[in-house]
Amino acid sequence: MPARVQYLSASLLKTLREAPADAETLSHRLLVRAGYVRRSAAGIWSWLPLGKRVLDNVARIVREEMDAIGGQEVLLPALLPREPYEVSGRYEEYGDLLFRLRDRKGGDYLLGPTHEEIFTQLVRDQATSYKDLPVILYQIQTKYRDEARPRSGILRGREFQMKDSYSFDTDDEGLAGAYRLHREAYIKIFERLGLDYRVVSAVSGAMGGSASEEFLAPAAAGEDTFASCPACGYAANSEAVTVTVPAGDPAAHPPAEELDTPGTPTIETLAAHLGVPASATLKNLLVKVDGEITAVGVPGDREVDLGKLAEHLAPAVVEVVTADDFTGRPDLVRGYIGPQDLAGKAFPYLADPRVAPGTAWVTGANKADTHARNVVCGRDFEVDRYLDVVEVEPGDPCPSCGAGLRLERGIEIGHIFQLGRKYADAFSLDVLGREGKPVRVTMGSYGIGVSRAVAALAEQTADGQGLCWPKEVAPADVHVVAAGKAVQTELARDLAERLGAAGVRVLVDDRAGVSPGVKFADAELIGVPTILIVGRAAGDGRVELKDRRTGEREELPADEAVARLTGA
RNA sequence: CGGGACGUGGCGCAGUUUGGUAGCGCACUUGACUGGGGGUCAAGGGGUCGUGGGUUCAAAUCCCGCCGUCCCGACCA
Repeated sequence: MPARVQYLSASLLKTLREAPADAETLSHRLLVRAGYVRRSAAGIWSWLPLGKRVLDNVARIVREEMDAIGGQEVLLPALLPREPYEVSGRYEEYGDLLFRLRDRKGGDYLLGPTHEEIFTQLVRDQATSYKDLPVILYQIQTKYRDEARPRSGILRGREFQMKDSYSFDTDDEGLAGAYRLHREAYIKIFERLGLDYRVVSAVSGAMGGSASEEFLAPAAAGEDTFASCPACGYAANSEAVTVTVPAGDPAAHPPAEELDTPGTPTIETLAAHLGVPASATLKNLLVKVDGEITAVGVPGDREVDLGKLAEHLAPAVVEVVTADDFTGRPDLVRGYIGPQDLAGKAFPYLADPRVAPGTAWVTGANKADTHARNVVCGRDFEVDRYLDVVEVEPGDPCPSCGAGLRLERGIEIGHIFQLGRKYADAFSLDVLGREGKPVRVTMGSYGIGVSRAVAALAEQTADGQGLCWPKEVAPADVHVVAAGKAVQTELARDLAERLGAAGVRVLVDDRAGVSPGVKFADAELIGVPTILIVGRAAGDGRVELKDRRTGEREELPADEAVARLTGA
């Protein structure tokens, strides 16, 4: 346990007037300037005394709430053998994201990016009967990911602190229960941390499994975009927003007709030529899926997200077509491609859900300088497969109530997953069931970015003066400032000791020869919730209390200040 | 991985165009003064100019290679 009273005159702390030139995000600048962290290498950070305290406070809260749902804390190695990740396929899948290393005998090792494999093995070795389950295991540990681009200070590091937990159950209800427990625990944790956060639906991605939600802390520096509905409360990661468009009546539209549209190979030129909005046109992007020319139809005002497309079609390889692909294909008229009535079908047709049956479009007529209008989905062309491949935009309809969605940026501070049996299958994780037969175990995995939460808090709570920590995570409860004179320093130290003895965590700025202005500015930069100033009224035994957040200050007798701060 | 920028004391920067004694502010040390909002004066300490090679009488400066760092994008429980 750290000393209750920390004397600045005797500590390593050094604040910087200027932030490093390469620090751009708010939390990065302030945490460095206030002396909480220091960069060692790209995405690799040292935690200095103040930062370590905040990090520990976050970890403590996480630990308490994990224990409260019956989680059992363990600590697995961060240095891991290759073999388990070979079994799960992630040794390949993770690619360059893995820190790989070799021991003196030439054996392959890696630094753990996440621990599903190791926990699965652990439970396989330890649990033999259904009576051993359910179980929730967790650890707070350093993780390693060789990010292509570490950035934003400790928001995205290559080495970072994470709480990861794993649930093991014999049936789906059990898994749902463990998931619910985690969800509730996470809500308590983020409430206690004093973070503003949202729970949003997420895509499962490479983790596999079904249900998955993210906890996002809204912040300008956030790297995730999420959509929320002001009307019904729906919220989802922008990648997970689904689009539903009601089918219309194909017969309600006049027959399709061709239009002479010279020199209009792009949506812009076409929309301008016809005087229709881009959203009324149907854009048909050609890609190669495993080498086969495939068209993707989206409204003309939308962009196809190739990454999303590739994700949907994985493991197929998706490539953009090049000029060469058009040679020998007179049926593919560049700039005038349409999905309708292609004898023998020139290509498979994928489309965004907005291209719903019964909707009418202006689109290419598969002839140079010619488009067609009133081309109706389900009448004039068919969609082979619907995929959500366009970026969500503000105002898009909420999938649950239809109102316009809002888009915001957020920092991913937690993610909960119902993994199901992916890893249990890979490792043959069974326990004996009631009937004496093996039952395959089902798993969940749940993460909280502990060090990232520190940055998210800094990001959300800082103001023009500096950091401004919520009570439970602050590196101290009270920051005592001795304005300078010997009597003031003496009284400040005395008060700090009295507070410390009563269990209050105190930082006391008793540095000699430092002007009051510097001390005030440092106190605000460091961001402890309450500042106790021992200044010009010290001779009369009076001090000032200042609230860091509101800036409100009050002069009162020193004894009264101590009584108030100790709750006596 | 693609695009861009940068590397000069702990931090922020100038000097590079046009090669010629490495500078400024902050921070640091000592002394005096000052003492409620990032003080004053005086005297100091600290830098293989990222790194390796080349050109040259002479390289922070010019040329080539490498390393590192940051930003945008791609990527990403």
